[in-house]
Amino acid sequence: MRISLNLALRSHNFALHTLPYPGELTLSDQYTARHRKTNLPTLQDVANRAGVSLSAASRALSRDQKPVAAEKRERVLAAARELGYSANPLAQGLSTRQTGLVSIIVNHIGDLSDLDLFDILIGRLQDVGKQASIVRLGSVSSARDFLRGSINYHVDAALIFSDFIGPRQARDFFRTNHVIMLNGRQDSQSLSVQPDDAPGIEQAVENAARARVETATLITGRESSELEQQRIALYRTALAKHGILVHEQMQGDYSYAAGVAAAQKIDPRHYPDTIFCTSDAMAMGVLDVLRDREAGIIPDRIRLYGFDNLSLTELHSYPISSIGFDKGDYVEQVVSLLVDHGRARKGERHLGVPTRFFARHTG
Amino acid sequence: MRISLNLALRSHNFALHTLPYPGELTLSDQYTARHRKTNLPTLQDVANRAGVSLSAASRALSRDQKPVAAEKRERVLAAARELGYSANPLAQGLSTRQTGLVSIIVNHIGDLSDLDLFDILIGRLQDVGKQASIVRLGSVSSARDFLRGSINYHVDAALIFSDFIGPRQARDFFRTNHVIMLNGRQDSQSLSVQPDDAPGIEQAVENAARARVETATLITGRESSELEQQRIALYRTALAKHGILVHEQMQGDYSYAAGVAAAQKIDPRHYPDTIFCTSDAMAMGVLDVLRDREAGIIPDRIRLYGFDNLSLTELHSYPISSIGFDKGDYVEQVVSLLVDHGRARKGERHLGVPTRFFARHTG
DNA sequence: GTGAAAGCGCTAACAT
DNA sequence: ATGTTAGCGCTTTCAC
Repeated sequence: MRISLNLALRSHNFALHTLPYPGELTLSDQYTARHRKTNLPTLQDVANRAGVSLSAASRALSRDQKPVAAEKRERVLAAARELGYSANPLAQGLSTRQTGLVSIIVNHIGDLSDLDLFDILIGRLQDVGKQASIVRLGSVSSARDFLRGSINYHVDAALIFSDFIGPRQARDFFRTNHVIMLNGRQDSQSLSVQPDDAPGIEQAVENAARARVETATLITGRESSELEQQRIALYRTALAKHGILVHEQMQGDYSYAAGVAAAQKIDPRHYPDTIFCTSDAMAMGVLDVLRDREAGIIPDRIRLYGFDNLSLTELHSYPISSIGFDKGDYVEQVVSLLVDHGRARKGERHLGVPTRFFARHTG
Repeated sequence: MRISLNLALRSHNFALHTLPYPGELTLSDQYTARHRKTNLPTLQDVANRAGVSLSAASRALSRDQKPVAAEKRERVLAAARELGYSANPLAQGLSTRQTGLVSIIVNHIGDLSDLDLFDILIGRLQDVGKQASIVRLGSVSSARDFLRGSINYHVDAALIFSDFIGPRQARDFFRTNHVIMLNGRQDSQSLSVQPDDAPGIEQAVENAARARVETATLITGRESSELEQQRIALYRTALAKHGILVHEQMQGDYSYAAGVAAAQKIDPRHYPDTIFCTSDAMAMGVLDVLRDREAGIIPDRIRLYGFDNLSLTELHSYPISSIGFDKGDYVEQVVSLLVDHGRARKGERHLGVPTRFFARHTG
C-alpha cells in the first residue's frame, strides 16, 4: 500500500450517555458460578435459571432462528438478561470456527493514513458484527510464522492492504479462501475490490485540457508495480488524446519527500504547464518546493494534480486538486464481499469502484 | 482523545523475501485429518506422529518449561514442524482465558491520527505476542451491548484511548481489571500512563521568554476536560513566572477548524507576541489564517507554539514548534504495564512520560 | 516424567 | 420442539 498522508478534520460530537451498571447477580446465581475459575455466567447458568436444557438455551439465544417454543425463548432471554450473560466467543468459535474477527493486514500503520476510509470500514465491519484486528506485517519475511499461532490465523476473513502479499500467499497464510485483496494484486480464485482509476484520470486530464495546457510532467510511484504501470498508461493515453505532450516522467515512492526531490529536479527554465502526481503526498512536496521558488506559481503558471483525494488536500496550505473514489462506496463493496457469500459464487469476485476528479485550487 | 492530524512521512523499504510454502502433508497425515471439519493438524496429530501422548505433546510445545524428557520434546517439535502445526488459539483461550488479543478502544479512527505512535504501539504489542483489535466506539451509548458477545469481551487487556470511558466503566465493559487508561481518566484501581505536560510547557514558555516576548494568547481545547484545565494552569504558571502577560484565552476543540476560527477572531490591531495552542492542528489553522493576513508574520511578529508534536509539523508548510513526548518511551510504559504484572502489584499503576519542547520554525 | 481423563463453554447432531 | 450427547482443540490436574 502506498505511503501517504491524512488528516482527520471533521469535528466530532458525541453525547455521553449515562450507562446502567450490570444487573446485580442474585446470591444463588453467584453461588452457581463461584466454583468456576471465572465468575462470568455461562450458558448453563442461564439454562438453569430458565429451567430449560442447555441446548434449548443455546437455540433460544442463537442468531438464526432455531426451533424453540416462544414461551421458552422468552424465559431464556429473560434469564440471560438478568444474569448479564454474554456468550463466550472463544467457545463459540471452537464449535463454529467463526471468531467474528476480521484481520486488516498492512505493512505498517502508516498504511492507515486515509483515516476517513478506515473509519468507515471499521465502523461498517462492526455494524455487521465483525471486529477488526490490525496486523502490522512490518516485513513479510516472518509473516507466516508470525501469523501462525496468533488468532489471526483463525479469522473469518482477511483484508489485505499490504502490497507485499499476493493472493496465493494470502490464502496460504490464513488457511482460508476468505481473503479479500485490496492491494491491487489478485488472481482468479481471490476476492478483491479495486478502484477504477480510468474515469478520474480522464476527468483530471480533461480538466487540464480545458485550460489549454500543452505540456505535462508525470511524477509516479514505483514503476515496478503493475498497478502503477497501468495508471501511467492511463495518464499517457488521456494526455495523448488531448494533445498534451509529456514533458518528463519522474519516479518517486508516493511520499512527500519524493515529491520534494522530484520538484527540485525540475528545471526552472522549462516548467511544464501541468504536473500530475500519482499521490497527494508527492503533490504536496511539489507544491512546497515550487511555492518557494516563486509565489503563486501554482496554479498561475503550473497546474498541479494529486491522487488519492486525501482529507489533507482540504487544508488551506494544500488545496490540491485530486483524483479519488467515494470511500463509502468502496467500503460497501468490501463489506458485500464479506457478507454476501453468494456474490462470489456468482462469479462476482472482483469488484470495482470508480474514481472521479475532485477540483480544488491547484488544477 | 483529541482530534488531530498526522502524516506518515518516513520512507519504508521492505525486502520482499520469497516465502517457502508449507511442507506438504504426507498421505497418512492427511488421512488422519480428513475426517475433521478442518484440515489443519491438531495437537493430537502431532502427538500421534511423535508417538507420544496428547498431554506430552502439549507440554513439549508449551511456552513455559514443563517437565518433558529432552528426547521426547525433540520428537514432538519435529513432528509439529513437519506437519506445519500451529496451536488453535481459540482452544487455548478456552482453557487459559488468554486470547492474545488486546483491544484498542477509540471513539473513532481519527483518534489514531498519530500514526507514528500507533505504529510503534501495535508493533510492540505484536513483539510481545499480542494482537491489536481496534474498537471504534462511535458513541458510547451502545458500547456495552456492543462489546458483549464480541471477542473484545474476552481480551487480555484493553487500552482505552476514547475519552468517553472512565476507569470504572472500562472495568465493567471488559469484565477485567486489565484495563489501561490512556485518556487521562483514572482512579486508584486502574492502570494508566499519562504524559507529563509540565516540562514541555515550561521549556516552550522559556523559549518564548528568551525571545523577550511580553504578551501571549492561549488557544485551548475543551475546558470541560480536567486534563485541559491542568494544562492551562501549567501554561499560566509558566507564563507568569517569566513575566509574560496572558493577553487573551480562547477555546477550541483541538481541530484545525477551531484554530482557523480562533485566529480569525484575533484583532489585527492588537497582536500578541506569541500564541500557544494546546494542539498542533489548531496551530496549523492559526498559521494559515495569519499567513494570509500578512506574509512572514509568523514568526517575525508572532511566535506560534503547538502541542502534540505531530509528524505533520515537519511539513514545509507547517513547521510548527511543538510540545510532545517520546513515542517510544510512551509505548514502553504501556507495554510494561501489559507485560509486567508485578509492577502494578508494587503500586506502580500510574506511569508518566515527560514531554519536551521541539523547536521548529515558528517559535 | 508421563498418560488418562476431566474440563473450558459452546454448537450441532441425534434420538425422542 | 426438546433433551442428551458428542465433539471443537487445548491445558491441567491427578495418579502412577
